[in-house]
Amino acid sequence: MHNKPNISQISSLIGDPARAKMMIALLGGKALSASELALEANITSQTASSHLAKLVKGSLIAVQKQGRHRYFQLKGQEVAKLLELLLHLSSGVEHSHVKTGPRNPELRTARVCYDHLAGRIAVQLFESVSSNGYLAFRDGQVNLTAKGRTFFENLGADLEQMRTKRRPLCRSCLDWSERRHHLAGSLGQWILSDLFKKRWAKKDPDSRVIGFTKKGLDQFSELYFSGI
Amino acid sequence: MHNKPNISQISSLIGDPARAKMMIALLGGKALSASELALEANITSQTASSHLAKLVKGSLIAVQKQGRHRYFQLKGQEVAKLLELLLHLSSGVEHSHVKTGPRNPELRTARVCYDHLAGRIAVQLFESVSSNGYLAFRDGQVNLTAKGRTFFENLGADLEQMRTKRRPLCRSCLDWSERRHHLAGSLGQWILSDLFKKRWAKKDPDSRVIGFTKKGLDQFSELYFSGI
DNA sequence: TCCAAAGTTCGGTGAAGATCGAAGTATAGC
DNA sequence: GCTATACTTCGATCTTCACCGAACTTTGGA
Repeated sequence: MHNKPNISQISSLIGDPARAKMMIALLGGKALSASELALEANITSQTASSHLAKLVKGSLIAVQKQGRHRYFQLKGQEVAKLLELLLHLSSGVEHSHVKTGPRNPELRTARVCYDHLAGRIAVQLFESVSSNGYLAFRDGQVNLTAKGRTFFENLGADLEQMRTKRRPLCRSCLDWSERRHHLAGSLGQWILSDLFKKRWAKKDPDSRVIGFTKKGLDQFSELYFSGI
Repeated sequence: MHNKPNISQISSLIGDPARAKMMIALLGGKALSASELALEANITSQTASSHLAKLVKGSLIAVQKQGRHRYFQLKGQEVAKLLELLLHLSSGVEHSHVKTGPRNPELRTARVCYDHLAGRIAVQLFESVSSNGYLAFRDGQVNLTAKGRTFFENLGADLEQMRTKRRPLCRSCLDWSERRHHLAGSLGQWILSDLFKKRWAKKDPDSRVIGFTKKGLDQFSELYFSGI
């Protein structure tokens, strides 16, 4: 295609203040959605869409589609290096390091993502039940194994009823604070509601933060993380 | 002054094609004059002047005034690093390494600079007569020593007559292909004319190239470089 | 089927800035 | 003094592009 993109083309991509803000927000390595990046740059989603298309075309960022979201991240380590160097040149040594993902540490730990659990704990959960052999993650598809079916049915999950819904039982969701997958789908929803039902945690009414009780977190870890 | 220059400001400086061409031309480390840079970028000198002012203000290049010329070079190694990285990102691995200074190798070796000798040989000459103790180079001023006066008068130079002219006897001139100094002034002029008089070299009528004869170069080296 | 949310495309506006002609300043050497 | 060269400044033009409103597409979930 563009066999010899001039260095001025690349530079002018970062040369726009809005695009620069987006790139810096992505410098943390976390994938961010289009609307989050629009918010970060203080522009409307239309403008952001145009900017993001240019950055993708210029191979500075990569996009990963997930449902109705599009998550963006920097394309490779060298782009990050370029940004670091520019930051260095900008302010002497002022590496103002980048608020990416949720600014709130509580949000990073555990939060609602639509109707399921997200954040550090959710990522840990996903990897735990995967390594336990409850989930099979292949080709972007997540499937419950026979072993996993038994496990969750013993916990009281009505898998048959979930299966009747159009919504998939298991789905992976890219976690934007951890940049790794967590579990979505009906089962993901059930796990979260089960958390509330057991009173291990409850949702903060004014935010998406999910606060675990001390005892609840212990039992949650015992239940899901013990087998690692 | 500009306490926090955004990275987009720096990037947009390189984001202009004309400025990018100039920067790349400077990547070789050699200082180039404003008009040479204008030629490199295929723009008029007015436009180049505007661009160069912006690059200087943005601390990407430094300027060194010399008579009616202004020589520019990259400001520091980090700017060069930035350009290298951009080049790398531009074309995969296409480090198209930069034609700086005279494209013609003969021009790099020896050429006319106004009325005196420039190029690799001229730089070598300057350093040779300096280390021989013929010239004293201090605070940007070049002066002929007593030893040097004897040396050149023995060669037939009429230093007294040169001193009567308004033009300084010795002056250093930044060599744009070697980025080091060579000798200008009346003495520099005399050396060149003496070269022609002795038939050690002659100027190509269609360019600024000075072509040494094989024998002439030997005798020139014997005369000026032997004491090193 | 219907709605809401995420994102894109299109069209028009407005501002930034690259470019050059013309005129002005500074320097070198006569 | 003069002339030529190197470079800058001013002014006008013209292109590019960021921005947003409005309408459209896609997806998720009831």
